[in-house]
Amino acid sequence: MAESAKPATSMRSLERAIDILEVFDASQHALRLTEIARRAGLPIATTQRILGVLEARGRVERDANGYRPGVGLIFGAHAYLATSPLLNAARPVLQDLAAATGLTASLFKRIGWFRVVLARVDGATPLRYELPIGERLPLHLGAGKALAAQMTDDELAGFLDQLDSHTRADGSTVDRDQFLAELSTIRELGYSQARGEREPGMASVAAPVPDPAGASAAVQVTGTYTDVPEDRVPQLGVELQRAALAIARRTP
Amino acid sequence: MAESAKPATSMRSLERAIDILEVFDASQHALRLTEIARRAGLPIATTQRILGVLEARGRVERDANGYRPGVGLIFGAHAYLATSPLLNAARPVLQDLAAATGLTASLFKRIGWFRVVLARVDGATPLRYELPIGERLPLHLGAGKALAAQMTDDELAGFLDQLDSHTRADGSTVDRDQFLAELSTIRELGYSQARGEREPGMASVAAPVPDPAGASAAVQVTGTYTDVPEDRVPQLGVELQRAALAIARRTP
DNA sequence: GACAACTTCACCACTGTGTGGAAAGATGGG
DNA sequence: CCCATCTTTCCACACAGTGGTGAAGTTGTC
Repeated sequence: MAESAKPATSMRSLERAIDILEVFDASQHALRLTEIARRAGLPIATTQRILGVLEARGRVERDANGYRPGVGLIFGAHAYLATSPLLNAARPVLQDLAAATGLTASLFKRIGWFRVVLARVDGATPLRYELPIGERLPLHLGAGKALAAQMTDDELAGFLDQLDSHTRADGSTVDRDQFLAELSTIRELGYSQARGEREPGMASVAAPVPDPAGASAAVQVTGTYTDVPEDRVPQLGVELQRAALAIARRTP
Repeated sequence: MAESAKPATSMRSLERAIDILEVFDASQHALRLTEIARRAGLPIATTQRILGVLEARGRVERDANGYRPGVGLIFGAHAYLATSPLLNAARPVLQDLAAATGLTASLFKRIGWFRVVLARVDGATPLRYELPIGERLPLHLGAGKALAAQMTDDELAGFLDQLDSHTRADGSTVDRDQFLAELSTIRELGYSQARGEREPGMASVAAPVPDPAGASAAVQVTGTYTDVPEDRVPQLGVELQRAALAIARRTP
């Protein structure tokens, strides 16, 4: 847990409030005051004071079981989804992609060592499993590889170091060299593919959205093994690259 | 704009940061520093300092055009959606409702003088217009009436006072007495209905989710005029009440 | 190309806000 | 009923947050 720099602007109280909010981003159920304080690494009294404000402002809710994220958080996300140039550029492209392929098309963005689902348009057969917007998914499985392939060498090293195990949904494990080899294939081809890596029975093809400032987004189509037979992959790959390019073009 | 009390806990800087975030909740495009400061009613220097922190923490993004909401906001919303007892209770019920009626089922919650879309399950015919989660909709049109009908007299008075015009999507206007009469009908029947009030060509039926602490959520089904013929409404009304009750029962 | 208008940034001395230890109050298990 | 754990309230001090000011950067107009 090496603490990094605290460079330019600093505001302790705000910074701490965000720390507390981030505690909620992770866990699934209501948390007690003491627990939140512990996880955020803050004194209890301070934690409580901050939670009080957050609660008053609808950012946090509360019941007998403790504190939970509050409805107020919804608006920010909605505002982000509505104003993001990337998303506005991607939306029609995803529609087209879903219509043209009959598969479910999604847009991901890399955040730290994860990727996040930003948008999704269902194809002919809506997927059976949920994949709600905002979900955090790994970078080393499925469409994550399209993003991992775009990392700089330094980033990649850092990423691999914090990855403890690399096991796919089908139980197979991948070692570092295999993975690096795959990433370089992805860079060559311009798209990634996966079968049952993150979700058993599901296949996907993905392409990074080119971006001068280092690509951090990717488009993907997903479907069952039957929807995405092996021999359809190259064609889908090309279509995805076209889509990724279209998104990049339309992004201001 | 009567300022209310600022009782218990107060933390100026945090409070102000939230004010700034709320500025973004409203507007559609990137905002300049000066503009944000103006809207939040804060000194420029202070605004900038806060924005700096928010940006560093991914809550705000920035480009040549100014500041926009940041991706970081997504996680909070996701956490809320995942942990809200109301939502977890509602999800399966909405599924059933959509399956049983073939219509699109949604859950709303009242927040201030608005209602917010919390969840939506598409029916047989997915709706043509978007209604993304987090969207703020009026309380006096469509399914909003089911929520308005649950307000206390005081709340209702306050609500009507700040409502400047009451015009439906079809152009017809409603006066105060008409509206109050309709609300009391809704209370009697236990469900509300609307045709082309908020969205032309669309009809909906909605029922409030009972809650000891004053109902603030409602279930709804929507469809075209053809999907929801007049004579189907009473039956749907009953089904919605059942669904609303089921949600209330399942909510811890 | 020179001005004007606007926007953002860095500085810094003052002071009021946020801090957190400690003690009182709830809650609940055995 | 008592003890262990969690939550809330209190308060005096110190330092974090404040915001006026002016310089630096950007955009648009004539």
